[in-house]
Amino acid sequence: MSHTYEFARPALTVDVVVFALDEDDLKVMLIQRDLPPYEGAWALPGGFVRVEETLDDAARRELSEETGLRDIYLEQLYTAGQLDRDPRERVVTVAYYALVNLAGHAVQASTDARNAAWFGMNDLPPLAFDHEQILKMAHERLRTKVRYQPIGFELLPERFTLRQLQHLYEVILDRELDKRNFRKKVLGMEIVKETGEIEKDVSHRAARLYRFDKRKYDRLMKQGLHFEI
Amino acid sequence: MSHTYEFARPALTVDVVVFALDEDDLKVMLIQRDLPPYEGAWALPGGFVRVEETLDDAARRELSEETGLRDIYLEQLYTAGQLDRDPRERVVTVAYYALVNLAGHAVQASTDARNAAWFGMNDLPPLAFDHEQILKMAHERLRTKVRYQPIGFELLPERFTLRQLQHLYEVILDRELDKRNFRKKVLGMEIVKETGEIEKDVSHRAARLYRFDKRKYDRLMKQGLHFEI
DNA sequence: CCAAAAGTGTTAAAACTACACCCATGA
DNA sequence: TCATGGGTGTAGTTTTAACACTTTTGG
Repeated sequence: MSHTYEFARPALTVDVVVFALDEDDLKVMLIQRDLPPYEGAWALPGGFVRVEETLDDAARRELSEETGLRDIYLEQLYTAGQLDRDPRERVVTVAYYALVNLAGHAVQASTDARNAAWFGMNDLPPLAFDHEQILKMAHERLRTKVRYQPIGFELLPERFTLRQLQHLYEVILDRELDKRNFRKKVLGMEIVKETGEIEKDVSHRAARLYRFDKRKYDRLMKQGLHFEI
Repeated sequence: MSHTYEFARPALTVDVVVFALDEDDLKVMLIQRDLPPYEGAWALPGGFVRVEETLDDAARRELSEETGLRDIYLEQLYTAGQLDRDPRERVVTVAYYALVNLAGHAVQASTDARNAAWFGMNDLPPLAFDHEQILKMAHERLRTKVRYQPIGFELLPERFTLRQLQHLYEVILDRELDKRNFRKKVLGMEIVKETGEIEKDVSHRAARLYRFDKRKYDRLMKQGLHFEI
C-alpha cells in the first residue's frame, strides 16, 4: 500500500544519542549498519517515524528495537534538516539524547540482529550520515545542561556514593573538582538523601550511599533554588 | 504533479515565534489565518517545508513572506509531534524563535494579504493549533537563554543606552534590577563598547550610546568567560 | 601493617547586594 | 526652575577556592 501527496515530503526519522557512564569514561551506544548507505559503518540508533506515533514514541521504539534499552531518560535535542544529510533522498531527523546507568540496564545490545556496542567518547569510529555532528551537539548539551539541571543522576544507579557523583561531573565537565567543596555544595543543596546504607565489596573504607531526592528538588525549585555545580 | 511513497509520511512545517521589545513590553508577531482550520484565529507565522529547502531556509522564507521580516536572529526551538496537533492530518512542526529590534525592522506586516500584528505577551488572543504551547516554550527559552548568552542585544538597535539594556533584562526576566549593580556588571564584562555618541531628542540628560562588541565577546568566551546577568 | 579511599574545616579572596545623591538637559 | 533620567561608590554579606590530615576497611 502506498501513499500519495500533492507536494513532495521529506522523510522523517529520529536518532538517539545514548550516553552512559563507566568507571572512567563517558560512553555512547552505536549500531553497526547492515544496509546501505554506509553499510558496515557505525551510526546512532534510530529510524523512521511512523505516521501514527509521536516523535518521543518513535525514539523509544527504535531504541528498544535496536538496543533493548527501555524506560530511560530521553530528551529532544534538535532537528537536523540539511539537504544532503542522506544520500538517498531528503531526510529530516529529530535527534534525541538519552541517559542510562550501565548497571541497571543490561546491555543486551543486538536484539535486532544488529551489532550494538558502547564506545568511549574519546575512542569513536567514523560515523554514518551527520551523526558525528549530532553526537557533538548532544555532548555539548549534556555538558551545559548537567550544570544546572540534576539530569546527571540518570547516569548513576539509584544509590550512589558522593565520589561516584563527583566523578560523573568530572568526566562530563572534563575538569577536576575539589572533594571537600563538592561535598559541601551537594549536601548543602539538600537534594541528595542518605540511605543509611554503605557500599559493599570494596577493598577500602565503604562510602555512604545516597539517593537523589526528586521530591525535595522539585519543592526547592519552586522556591527558586538555583541548582548549579 | 504528485508524489508517492511506500509509507505514509507526516507533513513537515516550521513555525516561528518572533519576539520584539517595546518601551514597556515583550511583543510577539502573530498572523490572522485566512483559511481553515482555525480560520480567523491568530497563529504563529509558518508553513510547509519544501523538499528542496533546509529547515532554517523554510523558517526565513515563511517569515519573509508572511511578515516581511528579513535578516533577523533565528534559532531552532524544538519539534512538536503530537498526533492531533493539526485536525487535518499528521503534521510535525519545527518551531523556531526569532528576535528583532522594532526600530530597525519596519513592521510591514501584511505582505501576504494576511493580517500580521504585534501582541504584548500579557495580552494574547487565543491561538490556533498548539501555538500557545510553542509560544510558552519560546518565552521560557528566551528567559533562560538571555541570562547566559548575549542574545538580548538582538532585540535592541545597534546603538543603545545602558538603560535600554537594563530595561530589556527587566522585561524578560520579569524583575527589577539595581541600576548601579547592573552597570557595574555589564561594563565590567567589557562586552559593550562606548560609541562616543549620545542619545538624541530626549527631554532630559542624554545617555551614552553603546554597541555590543561581538568580536570581544567571542574572544572572552574562548578564554572561558562566564557571561551571566 | 599497608593500600585505598572516606570523611572533615578554615581562611582569604571574590562576587554580590543594598543603598542615595548630585548632575545634565530640555521643556 | 523643574522634571526626568544619567551617572557614580561603599560597606556588609555571601559565595567561592584553595588546601591536608585522620579514619576506616579489606587484603
